Amino acid sequence: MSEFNWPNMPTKRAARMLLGAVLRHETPEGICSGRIVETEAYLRNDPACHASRGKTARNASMFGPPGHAYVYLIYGMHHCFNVVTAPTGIGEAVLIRALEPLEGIDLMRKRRNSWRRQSATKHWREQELCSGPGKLCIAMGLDKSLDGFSLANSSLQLLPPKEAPGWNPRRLRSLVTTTRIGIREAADWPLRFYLGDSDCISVR
DNA sequence: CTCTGGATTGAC
DNA sequence: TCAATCCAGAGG
Repeated sequence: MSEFNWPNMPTKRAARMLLGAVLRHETPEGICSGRIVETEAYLRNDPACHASRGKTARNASMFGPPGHAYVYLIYGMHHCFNVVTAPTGIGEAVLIRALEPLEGIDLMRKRRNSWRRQSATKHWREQELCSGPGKLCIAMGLDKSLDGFSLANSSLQLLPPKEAPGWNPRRLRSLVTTTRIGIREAADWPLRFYLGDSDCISVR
């Protein structure tokens, strides 16, 4: 995570720099990892940001040290995973919206299947295992127990693009900037970023 | 306390 | 188009 100097990096730029980075999670079930291909920035003074109305029990980790996780439950059933960015005391973060699976693809399929109510197993194409913020949390085994967790020196790791195997920096030429998904306020702010050459994006 | 709605997903 | 399913946050 050495490449990321969170306190000195504006969150909007951090959201772009996270494209190509690899998120890796070790659990007793096994190891899963994936390359980040879609992000959204959530800023101070941003009405769509959970932290915009001050510190509360839910968003406390957003105000904590950068380089940690902010994980919360949405719609009563899905988790969303964020990387905390701004210095301690300022509530900003980057939502991770999609990954390209790298390690533990069978475990991802198993988790996606066991999460479903239906008994019949479905065969997931690799591209759809982590193509959304809720999906990637299921596939990677991420939940609220990781809220506030450090992304360095732990079972949860974030490898910068340069340190991640198989990264081709030319992919950044396909970078697309759009408005964020699923929010009502500040709906026209261009704070969503994705690699247009990826087939794992949540929404085109 | 009660009530409302959400940074989603997948089935209908 | 809509239900599933929980809980933070707001209001009384």
